[in-house]
Amino acid sequence: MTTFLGDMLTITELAREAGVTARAIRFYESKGLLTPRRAGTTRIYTHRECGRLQLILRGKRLGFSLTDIGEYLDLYDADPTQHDQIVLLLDKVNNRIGELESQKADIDDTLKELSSVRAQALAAMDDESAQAAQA
Amino acid sequence: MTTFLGDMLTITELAREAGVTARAIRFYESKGLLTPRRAGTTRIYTHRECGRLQLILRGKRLGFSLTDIGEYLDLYDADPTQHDQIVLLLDKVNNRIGELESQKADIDDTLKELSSVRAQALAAMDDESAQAAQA
DNA sequence: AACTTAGTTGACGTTAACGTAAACTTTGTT
DNA sequence: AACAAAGTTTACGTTAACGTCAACTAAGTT
Repeated sequence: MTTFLGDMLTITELAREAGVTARAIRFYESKGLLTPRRAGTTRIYTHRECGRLQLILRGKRLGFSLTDIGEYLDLYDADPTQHDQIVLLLDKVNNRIGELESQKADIDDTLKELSSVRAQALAAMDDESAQAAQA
Repeated sequence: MTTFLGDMLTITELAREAGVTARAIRFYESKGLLTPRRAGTTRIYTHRECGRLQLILRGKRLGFSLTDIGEYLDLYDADPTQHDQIVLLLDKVNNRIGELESQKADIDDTLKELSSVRAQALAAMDDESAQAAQA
C-alpha cells in the first residue's frame, strides 16, 4: 500500500497506536461512534477519528457504556445555531457534569478509606519490627 | 414472619433499602462478595453485610467489575498479624490508589471539556438573543 | 501469473451481570 | 386443613462488548 495517506491512518495503525484491536474499532463504528471515510472499501482515519477514539476509551475507563459515550460524543457535534439544540445540549452537559462530580466524590471516599487501610497496615508492620527488635 | 430480627434484615428488605433486586444480592453472594448467616434456610443480613453491599454498589458506580470489587473487599479482611499478608495488602492498596487517581484525572479532563462546551453553548445563546434584540 | 499482505463483511462464540420463570419448602393466616 | 406470602434452588434467557474464525477482495511483490 503505497497510497499517500498524509497523517491519515489505516485501521491496524490506529489500533496499534491506541492500544486496542481493529475488531473493537469496527465495533465502535457499528455503534455509530466512529464514521471514518473510505478509500474504496478501506477505512481511513484522520485526526478527528483519532480524537474521538481517545474520548471513547476514556469514557470506558470511567465505566460508561458505549451508548452513554455515544451521547457524550454527540455533545461535541451539536449545531450551535439551533436554539433547541443548545438548550438540550446545556441540559445534557449539566447532567453529565453532575454525574462526574458524584463519581469524583465516590473516588474521594474510597481514597480516604484506602489511605486509612494503608496507615493501619503500616502500623501493624511497625509493631512487628518493634517486637523483633525486642527479641 | 414474626421472628425477632433486631436490626437484621431479610433479603427483600435489604434489596429495597439498597435499591437493588434480591436476585442481584444472591448473585453477589454466589460470587463470594457477601456471606450472610442463615436462619434455617433464610438469609439474614446484619450491619456488616449492609456495609459491604454499599461498597459493592459504589465499586460498580466507579465501573469496576465484581471480581475487582471482591479483591477490594478483601483488603478490609486481611489478617494484620501476618507479615506477608500486610506486604501484599500494601501493594494492592497502593495499586488501587493509583488507579483511582488516574481515574480522577480522567474525570477532571472531562469536566474541563464539558465546561468549555457549556461556555460555548451559552455564548451561542447570547448571540442569538442579541440578534433578536436588534431585529 | 502466482503469492503474500492488509483489509472487508458476515456469522457464531464468549464473558459478565444479572432477569425471569419453574418448582418447591417454610411460615403465618383464614 | 387449605392457602397465600416470602423464601430457596436450579436452570435457561438476555444484553453488552467484543473475540474468533471463515470466506472473499484489492494491492503490491516476485
